[in-house]
Amino acid sequence: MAKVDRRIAKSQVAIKNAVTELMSEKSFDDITIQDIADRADVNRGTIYLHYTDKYDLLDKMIEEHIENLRELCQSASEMTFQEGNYVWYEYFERNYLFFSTMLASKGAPYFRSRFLDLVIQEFKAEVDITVEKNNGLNEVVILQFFGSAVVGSVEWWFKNGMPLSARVMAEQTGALLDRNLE
Amino acid sequence: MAKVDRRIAKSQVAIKNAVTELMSEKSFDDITIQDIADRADVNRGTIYLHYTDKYDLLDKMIEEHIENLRELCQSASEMTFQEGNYVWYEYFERNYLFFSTMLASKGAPYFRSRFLDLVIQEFKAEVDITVEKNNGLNEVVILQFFGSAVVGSVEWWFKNGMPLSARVMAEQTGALLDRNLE
DNA sequence: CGCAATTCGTTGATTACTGAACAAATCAAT
DNA sequence: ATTGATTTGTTCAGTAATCAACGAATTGCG
Repeated sequence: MAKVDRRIAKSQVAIKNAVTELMSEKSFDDITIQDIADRADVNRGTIYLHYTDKYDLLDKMIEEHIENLRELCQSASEMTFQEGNYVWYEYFERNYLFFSTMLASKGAPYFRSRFLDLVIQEFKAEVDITVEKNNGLNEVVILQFFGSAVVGSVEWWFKNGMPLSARVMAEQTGALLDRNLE
Repeated sequence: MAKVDRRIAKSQVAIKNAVTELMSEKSFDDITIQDIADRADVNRGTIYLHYTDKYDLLDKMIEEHIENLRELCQSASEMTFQEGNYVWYEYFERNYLFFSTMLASKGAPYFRSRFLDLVIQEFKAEVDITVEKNNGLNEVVILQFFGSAVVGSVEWWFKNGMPLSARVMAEQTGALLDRNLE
């Protein structure tokens, strides 16, 4: 990865953080480019240097997080579900504001489906569905079933103010997955 | 005040915060320009764009805080010592890391004297020392006496991890000043 | 509806910052 | 003292961000 100019990195971080903050305060539709520029302490034109409009900006934010989660799966491919889940939940905690506004608010339903797609995709790659316990069951059904379970659990966690620690969430949902898929 | 380019403002804030952070971790003498640049996430040359060397940088940081405190005195000139002190202590809290490293560590003894100078100067401007209670006492002695008292109290507060709230500190030291000077 | 006020997306000229390089100065440690 | 390594302060060409301005498109309100 050719290292990016630190001015670019800083501007983009500021802009993305601004969007996340603003989305936790009001609907995405009500956020103007000027709002984002003000919050990020960046000239309005700077935003257009990197993104075509606010939808493109939100898309890139989503894709970036999805990609990060995918890479976490790579490095966690040798772990149990309990261990691997913990890596995910740690990432959720680090990016608390983003995920909670994306999942717990009505703002961006697109993200949820994008997130579910990723989970199912990774399950398909990591798990040999056809074996053992699950003979006789349709693979597509299994994937959809447990994918929805994972996403729903994360959703519940954020919507309820993260009442359990990341560690506990990872252990419990991990145990359920290990029991059924491994 | 002609508004400064936001790039300048951001760079300088990052640089100053970096110095404050680093001073809380190691002696000022051990801090290199490169350290500051790394911590501030700024090119080394950018620092030289604004400051001649790290001593100039520290000086400007000190002067800026002294100047801010002086301006707070302006706006607090109609208040009692209790009220006015609270404005100061709020400022101390907001700039916790700077003041605690400047006062509670051995790093910058210069700041203490600069701080004391300011307090005495403001006392001289705000208080009619010669009146009432203090007839027969030398003005210079009174100023030095209560100036040292104020600075020493703040020093104690930071060195002991701010065991009392800003509100309480302001009320108590304010009461002592009101009783003696007003 | 019609009008005013925002917001948008883009432009051009200017400025600040970047990264890389350099010689000189300072430091460490034998 | 003589090395070798680090840090310093400066230079330069290139790039990103700035601010101000613009007409066009949207929005909101009377």
